[in-house]
Amino acid sequence: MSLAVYIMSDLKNDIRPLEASTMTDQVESRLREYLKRKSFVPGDALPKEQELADALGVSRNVVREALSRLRMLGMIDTRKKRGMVLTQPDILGSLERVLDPLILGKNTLKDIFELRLVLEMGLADLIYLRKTPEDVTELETIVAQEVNKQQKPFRVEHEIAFHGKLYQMTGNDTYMRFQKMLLPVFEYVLDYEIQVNGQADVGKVTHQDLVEILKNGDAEDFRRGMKAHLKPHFDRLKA
Amino acid sequence: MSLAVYIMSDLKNDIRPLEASTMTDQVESRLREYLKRKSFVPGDALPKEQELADALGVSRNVVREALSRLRMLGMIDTRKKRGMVLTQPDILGSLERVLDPLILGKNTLKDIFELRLVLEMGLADLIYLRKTPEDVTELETIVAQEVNKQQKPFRVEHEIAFHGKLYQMTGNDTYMRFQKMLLPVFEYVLDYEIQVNGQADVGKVTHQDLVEILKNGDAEDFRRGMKAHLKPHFDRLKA
DNA sequence: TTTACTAATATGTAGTACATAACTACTAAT
DNA sequence: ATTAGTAGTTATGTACTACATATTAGTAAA
Repeated sequence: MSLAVYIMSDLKNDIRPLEASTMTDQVESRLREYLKRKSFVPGDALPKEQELADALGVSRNVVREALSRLRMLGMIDTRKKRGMVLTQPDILGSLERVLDPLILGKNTLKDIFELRLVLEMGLADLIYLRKTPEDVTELETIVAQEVNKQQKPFRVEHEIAFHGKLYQMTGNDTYMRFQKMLLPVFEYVLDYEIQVNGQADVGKVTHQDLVEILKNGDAEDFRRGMKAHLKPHFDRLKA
Repeated sequence: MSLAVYIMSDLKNDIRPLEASTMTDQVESRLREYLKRKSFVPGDALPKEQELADALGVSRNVVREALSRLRMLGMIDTRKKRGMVLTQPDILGSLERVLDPLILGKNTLKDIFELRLVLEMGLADLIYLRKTPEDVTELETIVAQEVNKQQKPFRVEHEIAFHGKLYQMTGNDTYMRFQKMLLPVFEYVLDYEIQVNGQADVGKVTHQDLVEILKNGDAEDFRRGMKAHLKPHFDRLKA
């Protein structure tokens, strides 16, 4: 019996069950293809639901389910009577929906944790390309407020404030939003690790030090500083 | 008249039209909330559509549209008769759907271009944490095949092969897939830039050089090398 | 030209109906 | 005891109909 179970689960990994694509899936794909081929620009009106249904040879129901998906992704916008119009999809909006620590698998969580470290390490070049004196001043203000507030809730708050400002300094909105989305996942993994391994360590290089580097050092110095700042996290990966 | 138009567009920025959330939107949100609160684990069966519809006080149609969205995101899996089961969402699957250079705005494309550069620069630490001699050997093979193939199609192919292998060496699947998804966008922006500014430059540090660094240098050396390798792209950002 | 009213219509939602895949339980056969 | 076959059950997938409502377009009035 246990052998049978083993074979079962083994099979499941080797050949995964083929997903019978439903009409809705196909219609979604067709619509996407159609939008691309017709090279619609944002604002253009799409055919009405019934016309699409007729053209595709399916019920309006199916078309609506497919459209509902595209609408969720922000690819189309529907207003009564006027029809649907193509819009700029919000690429991160869809990510936001699934990036919930509670429903993500352990492996994915770990991957995302690492991904954020990578993003943090790659920050330097963009920052040095675009930082302004005002940015640095603002960072100093943030750091100044950190003193004497090492307790848990404040700690996290300041982490977010400081690193959030760094992302903002890159001048890259997508990057900034992406990083901020990753934060809850990051925290989640961190909390978990702390629970298992004891207290969270802090790198030798502080926020204060990083600001100093920003004022006097170059991009490479900053990256080295960031590496040291994140060292406890990198060390965790080795284990 | 032009004043009216101005006021209009000004208004649109100040107070954006409140999106009348449809039943489907609300149901989607409720379902998501429900899944979280009940802390379902992958494999658990969900109530049947009609039950959900009754409980929510809406038609099965609405429930199905909402479920269709979650299904697209890979959050649930439906099989006839058995009902629906919660599954691990594929966080990148949804991104893949909207990451089409043709429908993304110019700003977003630029953001993604930069994001990829950032990711490439952050590669070093993970690689040095996990690279094996076999990986390096494989990279050498890839580089060896590059000689005398500088024409366009081959060039791109080898870029993908080389950098793809680097991502793989990080041992981070999410990272790898993410990078690969960004590739088409990257290429698109590149092609566009080339069309405007003339030929694409190549950094002084070649793939060959990077492999050498992998063999003899440390993570910092590698990052410096990568920076030099990507220099033309970073220079473009300055302009 | 602007405002007010009217008609037309595409979407949003509800409801019914049914084919089919997939599960269960049972029986028969090896 | 396992496999194979059979029949019954049922939840999903799909189609069709119907209608309320928001929004547009057209028309009349100021």
